[in-house]
Amino acid sequence: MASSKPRLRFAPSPTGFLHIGSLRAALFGYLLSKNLGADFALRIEDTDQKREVAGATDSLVTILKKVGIEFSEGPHIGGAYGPYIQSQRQDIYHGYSDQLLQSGQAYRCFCTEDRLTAMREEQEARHEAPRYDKRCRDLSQEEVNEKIKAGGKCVIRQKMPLDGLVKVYDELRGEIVFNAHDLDDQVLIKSNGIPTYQFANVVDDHVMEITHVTRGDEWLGSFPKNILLYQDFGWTPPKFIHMPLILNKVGGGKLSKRKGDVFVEDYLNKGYLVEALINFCVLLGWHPKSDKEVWSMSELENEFSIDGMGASPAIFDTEKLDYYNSYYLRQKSVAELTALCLPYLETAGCDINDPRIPSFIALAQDRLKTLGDIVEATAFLFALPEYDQELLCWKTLTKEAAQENLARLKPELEKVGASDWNKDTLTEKILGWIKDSGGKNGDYLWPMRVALTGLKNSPGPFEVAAALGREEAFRRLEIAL
RNA sequence: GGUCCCUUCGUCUAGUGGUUAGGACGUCAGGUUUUCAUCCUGUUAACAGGAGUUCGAUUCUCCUAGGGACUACCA
Repeated sequence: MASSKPRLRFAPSPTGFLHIGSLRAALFGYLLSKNLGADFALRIEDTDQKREVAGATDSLVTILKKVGIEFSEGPHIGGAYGPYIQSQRQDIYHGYSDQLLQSGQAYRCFCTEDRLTAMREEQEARHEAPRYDKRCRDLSQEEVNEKIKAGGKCVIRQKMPLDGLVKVYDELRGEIVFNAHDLDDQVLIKSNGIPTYQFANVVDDHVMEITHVTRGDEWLGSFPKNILLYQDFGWTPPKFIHMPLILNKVGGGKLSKRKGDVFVEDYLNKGYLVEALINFCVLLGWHPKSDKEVWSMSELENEFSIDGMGASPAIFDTEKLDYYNSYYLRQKSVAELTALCLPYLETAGCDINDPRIPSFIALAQDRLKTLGDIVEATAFLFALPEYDQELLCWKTLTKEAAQENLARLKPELEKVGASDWNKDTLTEKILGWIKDSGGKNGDYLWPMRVALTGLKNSPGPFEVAAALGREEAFRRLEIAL
């Protein structure tokens, strides 16, 4: 089974939607695996049944696929290192925890939750670091047997060294030194027999022959304990890359639900494009060798490398995401954009069988921030909004003059037949006429545009006229007159 | 409280023992045969503070400050 290939994994908990932070973890793992020519496995860490959400694994796979992150192994496709769901690997963990118990590097702890809670409170009251007091650490085998016989529930704890230094190495930060004295005898196996993340994660990474662990910065504190576990087993640890956290823009702290949208699904639903999300997220903590700012997934697959990764946390500021999104929106063909916009128009109650929709979309294309904006951006095309007559007046133009100008414009528009009713012809004819008659563009074009759109700001009069169609354009002109 | 991590324009970041400290978003201004948007051009703005090492520190070291994470039989 031994592979010479580097191996990476993405190991989420199935607790619901895909968090932006998880997306970035998955993305960096995926891109790094491409860069290293590595296998990339999906592993589901469902060791906390309290937090588990039904169907979360399937939706995780679906959304990751949607954003372009694919795996070479996982619960959905199998692989040589399965099963890929931790709840199906209980035997493996128990084998290893037994080994630790026998070698004396772990011990059974029978302390009740009440005692633990009370102990912690006392420690906090004394401004001490809350830590397990190691009461069960040196129980004799007889004592242990007795307690088990008496029906005592127990957890298995990792035995930390009592003193000395624990040196660990993070690929992004270099060596980090901890005092063994500060390390808690953490729980490896819970009293229900299920391993904690700290144990299952280390065992699986080893058994699955993971060579590079990418995980969030929040694990830095347990890093020495993880390394100690590798040492207890005599295993060579993989390389660790602790990615900096993504922070809230307002109020600070780790990107959290309470402070705004944090799920990939939220952004997709609002009409952010996958391309924009990926491009934006990858630049949070990674920088290419050049100053190129626009990156497609396939370009990233070729260019991404650990050299460009930083260690400082980044604030999640969607202003730049908006920029990327409108940029990618503008790159779409009208047909593509129309297909993307249709669901939004439909839920807004627009007639999606209207044949003019692609031309409506085209008019709105370069003023969209998200796909969801399409509804508002095209509303005036589906139905003429009510507007104040004063709006028809351009600068110093009086109401009467505006009306007169429109009246003079109308016969000129009428000269353009249905077959020539397009933006270019209209532009050419009307602009030519205004010039020949010695008028000013604004005096005619502004009232015309307002008559057609009912809006202070909108696309130009000729493109709107063309998009609306000849009949509707005249209908709106009559209303203005 | 303890441990650990981080610190360059408002934001994401590049960068070097000697640079006009670069790019992008944003801002502001101007232009693009009417408005808005797009587009173009320009503008704005940063090395957290202190000490040390050095001929010279934004860059190396230490301290302080600020921010962040962890401190569960959650991950």
